Amino acid sequence: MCSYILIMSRVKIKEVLGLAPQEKELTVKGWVRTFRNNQFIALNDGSTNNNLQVVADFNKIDETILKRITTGAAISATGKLIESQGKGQSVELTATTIEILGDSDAEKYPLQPKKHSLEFLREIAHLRMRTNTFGAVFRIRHNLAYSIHKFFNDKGFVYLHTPIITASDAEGAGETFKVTNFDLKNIPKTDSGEIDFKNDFFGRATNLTVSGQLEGELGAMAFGDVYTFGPTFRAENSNTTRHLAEFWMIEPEMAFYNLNDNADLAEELLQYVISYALEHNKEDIEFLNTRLLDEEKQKPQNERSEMNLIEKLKFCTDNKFERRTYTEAINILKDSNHNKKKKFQYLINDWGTDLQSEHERYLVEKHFKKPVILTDYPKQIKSFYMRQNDDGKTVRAMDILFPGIGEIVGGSQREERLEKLETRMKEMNIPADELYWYLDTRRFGTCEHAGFGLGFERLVLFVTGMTNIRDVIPFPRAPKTCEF
RNA sequence: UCCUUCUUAGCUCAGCUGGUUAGAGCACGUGACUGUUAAUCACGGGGUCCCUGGUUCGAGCCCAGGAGAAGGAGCCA
Repeated sequence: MCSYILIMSRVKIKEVLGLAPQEKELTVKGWVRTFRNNQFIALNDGSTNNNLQVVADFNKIDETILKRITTGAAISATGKLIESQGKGQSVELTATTIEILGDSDAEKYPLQPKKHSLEFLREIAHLRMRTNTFGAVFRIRHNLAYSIHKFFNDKGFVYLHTPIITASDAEGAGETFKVTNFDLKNIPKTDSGEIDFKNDFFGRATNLTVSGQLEGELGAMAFGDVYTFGPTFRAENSNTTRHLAEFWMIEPEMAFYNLNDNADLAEELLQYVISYALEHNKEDIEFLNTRLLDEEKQKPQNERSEMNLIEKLKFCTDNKFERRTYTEAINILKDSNHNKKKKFQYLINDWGTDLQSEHERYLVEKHFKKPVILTDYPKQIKSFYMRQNDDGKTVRAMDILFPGIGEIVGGSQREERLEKLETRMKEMNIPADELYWYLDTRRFGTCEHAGFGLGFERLVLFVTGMTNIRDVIPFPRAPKTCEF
């Protein structure tokens, strides 16, 4: 009974804005964005980026209440929804009662009714979600996460929870954060002076996961199609706009898939989730689109982008991604005028070296002007588990490169042949005995399979048009950054 | 970790060749106005010029070291 009254007593602003003017009184609750002219409250409750205009009659409402309607204050307003008597909105709420739920000292509240820099808002990440920009970003982030689960669920994938704490650092995907419950001031040592992990919580050295892939492969060998979607940790000292120490990653792993099937799935997934956001976050994306256009006006003509955010997203969902091999990419780059005029900082000379980000950007942003899937990289620059091609030089790897983001997906067809895998592990000094459980999949019912990792924040970057990855995760973790 | 740039009011920034009491817009406070759209108008308060040391008669400005931030590079998702 109680919850019924609660539902009746408060309507979310997203819903109110869709209602027709009516006699019945409504109650809304939210936070004050601005209070103009001692009578117009722009009220936001987070359900939508749009504010509801609450009109307070300053002749009828107590002056002590009016004084407390400040930017950031939480209020409850009750009154009739009427056709707006001013321009700028279709309906407004004429408040008969206004209750202050939580005061906000205007002199101390950092958010002002004005434009703030993203750098400043990053410093107050606990409050920045109350702004239009971050409200839009995090509602989009939510729908992207939801649509990823929906995509895989509809296809019959099993959502597998791979461990956060692992004992293997075998993949070599990066520096790890150590996990221990040792007293750091008094770490037990063995007779030979080494750290005595036998006495640690797990009885061995452990760290936070850098990837759920190896465990994902075990699941694929049971369920056929699985995916993970969880946090990942890398202790790299990376200070860039596209790296985090804690980030979320989606890692599907499919039995009986070859590399082409893998690329098909990745492309379908990306197009699906972008379309989903375009449909379900229409207003938020339009807001960010306008924001970016305003920002572009500050730039000189030649630095402005050819497509706006919405055009870029639609272009991505409506066109097939370009698929090329690493070797073809090298040839394109080698023959490019850019290379001949020596405009690359790193000139393209030999086959076999990894592409620099300037090369990837050239391919995606200048040459093809669309997402590019590069496959069949030299084996010496890729991981041990990737399937070796018959040429003896390349592996069945794939990277998906996005404009402005770079590598958004990295994946491969996995080496399913035990002997080939063991040989490669020996060459790359990967301890096979520690990974006996991984190799067991090749011993018992091995089969062709493939998978990839999709960086969730990089996807959110692309869809929101933001440029710094620290602005698309609520509370970013990066070197020297662990506030909140 | 490397390279470049930056750090002045709550925020965004200006500050001349090193020269007296460091400025603007916005925000905030007070008052006026009352159908506003980041309301408007008037008045007002507000400074560890990032820190430490040095050069100088004199440093926000020059020099050295340090801290933090932004962008780029590497590592990668």
